Amino acid sequence: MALFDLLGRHWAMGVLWTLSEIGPCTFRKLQEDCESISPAALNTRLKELQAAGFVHRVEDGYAPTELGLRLYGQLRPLGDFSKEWARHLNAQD
Amino acid sequence: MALFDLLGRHWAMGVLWTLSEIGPCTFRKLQEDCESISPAALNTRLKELQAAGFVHRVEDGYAPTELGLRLYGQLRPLGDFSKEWARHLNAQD
DNA sequence: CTAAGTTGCTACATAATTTGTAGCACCTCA
DNA sequence: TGAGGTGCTACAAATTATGTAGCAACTTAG
Repeated sequence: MALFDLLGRHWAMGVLWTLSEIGPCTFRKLQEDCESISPAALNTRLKELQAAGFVHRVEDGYAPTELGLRLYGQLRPLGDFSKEWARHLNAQD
Repeated sequence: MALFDLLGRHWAMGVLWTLSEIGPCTFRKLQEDCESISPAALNTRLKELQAAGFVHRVEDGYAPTELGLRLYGQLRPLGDFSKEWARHLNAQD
C-alpha cells in the first residue's frame, strides 16, 4: 500500500501525530517535541507530508490539513493499543 | 510513542499487513508478496515483530499472533483511507 | 541411498537514509 | 542596530536497506 511507503518513513507518523496533538507550531518546536529528529529529516518529512496533502503551512508554521486530521483520527486508536501492548510486554517477563 | 518506532521502520506495517491478509506463510512467499524487500531486511523485521509479540513462528512459516491480529485490526481502516487519499491526490491535479 | 527441490537465513558490497552539529539568510521588534 | 526568533541548508559520520549469491537443513521421489 502506497500509504505505508509514506508513513513507514522514520518519524513520518510521529510528525503528523505531534502536529495534530499540539496543534499548529513552528519548525523548531516540532523539532523539540520529536526528540532527536534532525532538521534535515524533519524537513524531508514535512515536504513529503505536504505533497501528500496531510500538512500545510500556516501563519504560525505548520499545521495538519483537514485530510491530515482525518488520518490522525485513524491513527489515534494506536495510542490506546500501545498501552495494551506495553502491558502485554510486561506480562511476558 | 514506542509503537511508532517499531511500525515506522521500512516494511514493518507491510509485513504485518501481508501476513494478516494472506494468512500463515513461508519466509519466501512473504518475500514475494512484499515486492522487493531484501531477505536481510525481512529477517530483521520478523525478529522485531516477534520480539514485540505480533508475529510468531508456526509449522508453515510465520503467522500473526492474536495480538498481531488486533494490531492489524487497528491498521485496517487505513486501507479505506488510502483510497480516499488517492482520490484526493487525483483531484489536486 | 541419492539427487532434486524447498525451506530459513547469512554474507557482503553498494546504495540510500538519518543523525548531529554548525550556521546562513531572513524576519521582527525594540 | 542589534538581539532574538524563524525556516532551512551543508556535510561528514553512522545507520539501515538493497540486490545477488549461496549455504545448511530438511523433504520428497526415484
